[in-house]
Amino acid sequence: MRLSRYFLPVLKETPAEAQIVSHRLMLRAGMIKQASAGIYSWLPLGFKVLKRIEQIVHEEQERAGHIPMLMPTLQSADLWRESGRYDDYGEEMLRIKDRHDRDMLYGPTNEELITDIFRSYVRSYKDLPLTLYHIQWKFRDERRPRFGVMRGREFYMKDGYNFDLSKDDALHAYNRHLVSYLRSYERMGLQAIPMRADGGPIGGDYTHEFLVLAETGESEVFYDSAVTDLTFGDRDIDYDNVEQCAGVLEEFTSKYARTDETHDETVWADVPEDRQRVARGIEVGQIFYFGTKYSEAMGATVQDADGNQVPVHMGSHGIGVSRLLGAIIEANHDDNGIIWPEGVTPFHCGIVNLKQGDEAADAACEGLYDQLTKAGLEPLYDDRNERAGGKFATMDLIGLPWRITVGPRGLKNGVVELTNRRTGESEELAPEAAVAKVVAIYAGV
RNA sequence: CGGGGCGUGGCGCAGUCUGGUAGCGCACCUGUUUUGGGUACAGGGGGUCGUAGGUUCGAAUCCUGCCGCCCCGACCA
Repeated sequence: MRLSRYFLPVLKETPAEAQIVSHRLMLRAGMIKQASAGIYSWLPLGFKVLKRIEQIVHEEQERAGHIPMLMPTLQSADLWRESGRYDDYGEEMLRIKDRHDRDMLYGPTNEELITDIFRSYVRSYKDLPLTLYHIQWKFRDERRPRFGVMRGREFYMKDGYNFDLSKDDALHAYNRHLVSYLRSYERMGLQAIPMRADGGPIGGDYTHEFLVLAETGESEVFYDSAVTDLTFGDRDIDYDNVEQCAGVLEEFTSKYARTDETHDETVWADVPEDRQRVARGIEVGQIFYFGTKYSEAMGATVQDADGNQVPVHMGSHGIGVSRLLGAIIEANHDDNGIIWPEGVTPFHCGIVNLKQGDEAADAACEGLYDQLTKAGLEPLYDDRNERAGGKFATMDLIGLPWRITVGPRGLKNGVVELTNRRTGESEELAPEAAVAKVVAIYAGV
């Protein structure tokens, strides 16, 4: 993309409404615009990152054998009356009437819809196990939305639902989700720690939430420092292997890691003192096993091998896709702006032309743009007739992990400059060598 | 929902207390200049001062209602 043709309304000054760094940077970098309290338009740059995150989630869910679909945002109240949650959910649920005065709602979650789909078609244990998921906009009418996309009213979320014949099978699904979530977060450049959680309004005995450590996190967290040493790396995971998935869960959840909601001082005291850590965290996902709560209430049963009608065991599993943008920025920024992890960056590499109109500089930039594009990458070429300082400031603000700087002075010696946004380290390279290096970096992402 | 605050060109703010017909910085447009980390100068465009009503010769300014947004708390992905 050429910046002169793109739509990137960056702000030099921070709008007064933004308090936390991710919100400020998203506004300044021209990623979002508030439409009303807790509701945002996603401008091109923000939309691009949102889609990258969504894509990672899709890939990892499908790798785990979970099946994508799409359910509507607006739902009929009838199903929610059946489960009992129409009355239980409270003011957070946005209730709407249609022209026929029928009660509708903007879905805050989808257990009722998915259970209705399941019971409409599935009759036999032979159709199990089954895990369906979708990524869709949700709405929770927060009393006080804040922190930009981290606590909006409208938010984009992946929610998945497993249907299994037995509790053991459902727990395998639970473990599978934990593994796929760990993989997803790691690809986004985040370390998200699974922590024992409360069931909340969705309910459930087995539940973990995934927290990203950040000073601005909404929850206080207590953990054994050993958990932050765990990485997922290049593990070869067989999602059908029950023992292997259970082993990962054991490995990642056996050490103490809890939010203030479930914190237990007596257990905490057993953690070696030099490994006790108290910090803040941002919740970016949660997994639940809740057994037959919805299947019994809504008659989602299958016939088992013995001919009995049995309610299916279910779980639901969510990743806050839009919230992740905020979490990633909270964990990856400096005074100059955002620093995108390579896995989610909106553009792979920036190209800064220091002297637009200079024949050699223009030609070199076009060459770089061409080569990077042909290598399957998306460069962002700042071809505006701006001063160098302004171009650098924009690049730093929007946070592309790599930048190639091209100017007449360097070109006289046959070099351009490749700069790492995170470390600030630069090296002078021949243009082809700079391209080769960037291509190699992304080949490993 | 309790408590607090704010609505003035696109953004950040001053002006409100003490009423006299709207100003500054950034951004934007034009020209000159400059060009390796947000050049300098000159000229220019853009605002029913959130909204409705009231008081007054006169309201951004005083009074009342309403709307919107932000912060703290409680609550939550």
